[in-house]
Amino acid sequence: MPASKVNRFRRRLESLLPLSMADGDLLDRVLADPDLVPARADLVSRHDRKGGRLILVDGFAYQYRMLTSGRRQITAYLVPGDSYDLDAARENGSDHAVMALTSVRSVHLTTAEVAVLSLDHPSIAEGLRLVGRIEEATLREWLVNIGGRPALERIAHLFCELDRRLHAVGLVDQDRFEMPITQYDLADTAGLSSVHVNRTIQELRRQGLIALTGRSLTILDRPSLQALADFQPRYLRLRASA
Amino acid sequence: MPASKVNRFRRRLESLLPLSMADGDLLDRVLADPDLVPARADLVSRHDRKGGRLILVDGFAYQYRMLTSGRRQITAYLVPGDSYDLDAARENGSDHAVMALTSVRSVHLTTAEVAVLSLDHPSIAEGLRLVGRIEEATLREWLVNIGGRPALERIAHLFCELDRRLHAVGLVDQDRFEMPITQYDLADTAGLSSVHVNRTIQELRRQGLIALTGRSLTILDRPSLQALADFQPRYLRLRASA
DNA sequence: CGCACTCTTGAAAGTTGTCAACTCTCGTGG
DNA sequence: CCACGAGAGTTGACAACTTTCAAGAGTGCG
Repeated sequence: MPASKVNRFRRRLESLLPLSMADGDLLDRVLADPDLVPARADLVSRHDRKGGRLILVDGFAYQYRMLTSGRRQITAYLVPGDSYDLDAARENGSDHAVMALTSVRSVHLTTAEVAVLSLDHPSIAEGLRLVGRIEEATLREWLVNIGGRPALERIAHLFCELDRRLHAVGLVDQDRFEMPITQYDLADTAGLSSVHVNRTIQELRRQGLIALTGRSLTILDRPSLQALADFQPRYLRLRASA
Repeated sequence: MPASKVNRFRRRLESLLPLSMADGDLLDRVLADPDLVPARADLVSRHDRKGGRLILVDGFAYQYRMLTSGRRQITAYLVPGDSYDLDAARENGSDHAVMALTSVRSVHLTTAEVAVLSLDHPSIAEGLRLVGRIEEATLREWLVNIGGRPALERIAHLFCELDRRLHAVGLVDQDRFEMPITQYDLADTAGLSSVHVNRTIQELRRQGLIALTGRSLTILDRPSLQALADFQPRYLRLRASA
């Protein structure tokens, strides 16, 4: 943990609204000592005595739901700087779970801790509400994506979204970012089979839009990829989006 | 407008939390004089100088999004007693629209009016937050439905949800309710073609689960239909659900 | 080195979409 | 009162998309 380590959650909130120095310092303190959680661990039910509220400092996670058919549907990704269920307005019925995709560093908060944070710091409270609204808009966007677009566009849209979200927290370097999401995960995200995801990715490669090797995705032609996906990033409410 | 006409929005909120007599009376007053809007009219952009916030008194509407491909994706239905965007925490980026499915009676409110309502009446504010959380849970449920279930289960799930929601506001009579949603609408809801929706409905009929003639849907075998759809109504947070 | 996981590929089957036509219902106008 | 026309539902044949099954290749870690 280098001293220069940025606080991505603070960075995330500051990309949405201005925070006072005091607010920022507080966030730095809250995130000073995250838990280390291994890949494939259940992030929420594992800590649900604390209410399941968390901030992801490092690593990837996803929110999902198991169907009785055995199918898994991923309903959201959490990337560094994202939070889960911090909007105090929510009373989580826990009809879904959150799992670490990679090993993860995360801060787990109780409902009471979030409440105190919000009461004393209106800007932070406002930021958490904003984050909640963005999550909801993203959920709607995924519904439109899965319901309305064929496989190629669907996967392309997902990559466009990850690109912009990771870019916003400084995790995109030269159109290239680490994406530790397997094709099986992508399949359960997009409502496709993993075989078809594989073929779809190959088609994206063949069209010269992306390069994907191991865990590293490179956007080779962002304009074309975004055009193919009909990607309009407004829903992410980024300040300076490309 | 008979004197016995129930206020379905009040009924909806009271199904979620207790309201004082004063709160209830206020809601009756707010809803006393709804606008009449014809079918196929745009409910939100038409009134968007008022911020697009509304309460549906009578009739059906839907929230949707047009893709550049020309496809329409419906992302939510509004039934009598439902509201749209009343949760004051939201700042609607209006990346979607709301259209009347039938002729509709609706009350349109400004952001300021909602704010006053909420400030003076904490229970109502809490109710609006709850409604917002339920809408979000429903959105997630639709994502799981479309992403994870084949056509037959998908349509069945949609019917199960409509049944319970309409039941909650007193619009189900003897397992039968009016459902003015065309097969074209269902197609754009479920991410299917209208032809396939038609064949799927015929299969549901063949299995003896539903009867659907004109605008009237009868649930012939609710347990089997819910089992087929893997329908778990918890997300709707109904008091007394069957 | 070997196991576990992931990625890739081929062939066949299943699901869903497209196209086109026909029927039905219902409200309007003649 | 009946004809007409628009919107909605239905059907068949075919095409396209996507899944399933099965097997092999690549990769990284203990």
